[in-house]
Amino acid sequence: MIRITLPDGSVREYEKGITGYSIAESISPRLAKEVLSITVNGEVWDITRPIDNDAKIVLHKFEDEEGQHAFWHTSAHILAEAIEAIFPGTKFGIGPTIENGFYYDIEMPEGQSLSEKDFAVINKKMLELCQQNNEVVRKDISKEEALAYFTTKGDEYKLELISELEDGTITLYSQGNFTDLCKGPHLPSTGHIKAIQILSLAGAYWRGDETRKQLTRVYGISFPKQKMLQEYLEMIEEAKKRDHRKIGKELELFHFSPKVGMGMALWLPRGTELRDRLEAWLTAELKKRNHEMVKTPHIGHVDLYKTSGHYEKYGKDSFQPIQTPAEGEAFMLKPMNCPHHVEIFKAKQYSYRDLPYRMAEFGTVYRYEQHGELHGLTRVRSFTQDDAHVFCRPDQVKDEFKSIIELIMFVYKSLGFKDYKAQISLRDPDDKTKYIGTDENWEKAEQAIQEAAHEMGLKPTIELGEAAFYGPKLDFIVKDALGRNWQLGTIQVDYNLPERFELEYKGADNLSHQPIMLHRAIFGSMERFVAVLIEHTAGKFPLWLTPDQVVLLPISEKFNDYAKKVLELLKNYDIRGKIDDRNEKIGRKIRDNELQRIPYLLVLGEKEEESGNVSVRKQGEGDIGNMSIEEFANFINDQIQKDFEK
RNA sequence: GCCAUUGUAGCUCAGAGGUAGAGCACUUCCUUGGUAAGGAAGAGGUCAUGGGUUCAAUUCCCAUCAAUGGCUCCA
Repeated sequence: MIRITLPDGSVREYEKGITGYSIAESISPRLAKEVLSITVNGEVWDITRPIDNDAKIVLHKFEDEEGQHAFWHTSAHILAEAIEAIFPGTKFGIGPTIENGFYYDIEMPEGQSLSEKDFAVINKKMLELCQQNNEVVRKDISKEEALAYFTTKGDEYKLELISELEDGTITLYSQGNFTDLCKGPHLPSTGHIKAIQILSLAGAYWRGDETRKQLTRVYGISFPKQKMLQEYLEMIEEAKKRDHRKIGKELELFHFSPKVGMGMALWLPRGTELRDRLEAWLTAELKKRNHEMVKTPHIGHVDLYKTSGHYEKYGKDSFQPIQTPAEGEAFMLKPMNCPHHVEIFKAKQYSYRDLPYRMAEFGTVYRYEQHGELHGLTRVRSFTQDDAHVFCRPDQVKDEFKSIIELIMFVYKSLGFKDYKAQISLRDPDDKTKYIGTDENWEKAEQAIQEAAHEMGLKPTIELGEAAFYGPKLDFIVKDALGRNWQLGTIQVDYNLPERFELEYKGADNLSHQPIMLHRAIFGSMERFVAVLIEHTAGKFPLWLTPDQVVLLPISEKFNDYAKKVLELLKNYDIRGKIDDRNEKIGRKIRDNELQRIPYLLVLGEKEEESGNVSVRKQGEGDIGNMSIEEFANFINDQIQKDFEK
């Protein structure tokens, strides 16, 4: 008998050699039906693999990442099996799972290629293979046997992968007529997969190396229920509708012109309204939290970046320096704001009592992003960071961290991003040599970050070895309305710049000390944040932020004067809007303004003018009745209040 | 930067080796209309740019530029 410890701490005894499936069966038939993989002492296994020793286990369903992983991994094998059945001679690279689904890198037989026209037949074959409910069999073999198998098969990619594996046992997984090199885990049989579909094709280099052969990457997705696939496909459709590039054009927020240059957004008036309002709001919040606003130039002397170390690291991949005609000096478009802020800090002497010094700027920076990387507003060459640097003493790091976390959480909550994760990146404990700064300071900072995060109620994941060379960091990843993740905010500890720029303050001991610098951004960049906000809200911005809160629609020209009067009155209540006085019928005016996602439309005709009222329409809902102007104004301001409270 | 696909009016897109089309938007006129598209007329294009093939290229070929989807990168 062996002792199995369940996640709730309870212990059950089973025969030696019990499988995950049988354990699930002994708990409940329902669980047995849904269980996909099992974690045994921290390692994820197939549920058909016998357990021979005492173990702590966790059973995984499709709802868990580990369950999904097995599910999609097997799906990738099905994809390969289907492709091999339809295109014999296809060679296979790797077929891993990804955040949403899986892919397989393949090389089509000589002279053949895969196109979208082939999707239908492959999809059909995949479904057929699933319905056959073939058993997935795990087999341990020696390296020689594995090499022999794939040599016979003529799959040089698999051979390459195997040759790099350590000697010893290699695992193969087979289902139906397909056998693949794989460490698993997998589903017990293909019948769990009720819906499976190819999503797209792309080229990808073998092992991500551009000097090597380009393979065809086939992306797919699968689910245990047909309905889930339906929902997933609908989500993709919805995401397309919310694409910020599309909405940005429709709502006239921003524009790109190849004549200005790729990756450089032109902010149109309405987009500028939106962005200005965001900046003004955040500025007010920063001032409440004792930040000093600064402004710095868009270029900086090359020496500045030589001192900071960025020139050496990124110089050749940046926009190249601008030369002055007379003095022969070189200036760079600033790729970040920190060195400028450091120079502001250095402009005077500090006592320990002066710290922390919190300096903030909406600073526009320029980075030479690779051509193929540019994407709408989310990846551009010119962008404005909502940047701040806090210069503080070592004993202040934790409190400063906490107050930045508080601000970030406040900002996300205010803007309707209720779901976000935090991720802490620490040093690689096995290789401390690639980091600068003293061990003592690193330990203090890493501890301070973790304590600060926990004290603020965050449950951060920890990534070892992901820290920047100059310090540990905390990143915020927000989830939007469609469940997609966006990395926005970041807080980083930096020992590098204070050292390189020889920053100092006078301590109580009358000695010079080096301050610690915290870098942080909340939105990340205005460009990227506006893009995320557009996709999160589908262009229906919060009332306080939206460029026009209300548009007045006179029934005919006769009521234009009344509309002007109403608009003036609304302005007294800080409500902004405009009049649609086009020579169009009311139905047309409603339609056009609805499409512009104007939150409230006021229909103004004879009835309204006589009673001094407005007839109110809410975006997406329609007519919500008559109100006096004062009632409407209060209503709007209440709504704004509620936006912030929720 | 690499690979693939795409580039036709302000926008969305059709089209063909013989010199260009639709809808919306725009301008003017008619209409003054009560809760998601009123009517008519008009204007608007070096068919991304530069080469080549051809009697003839916007269409075929090559290069460049840009966009899109991936890959690699991201202070």
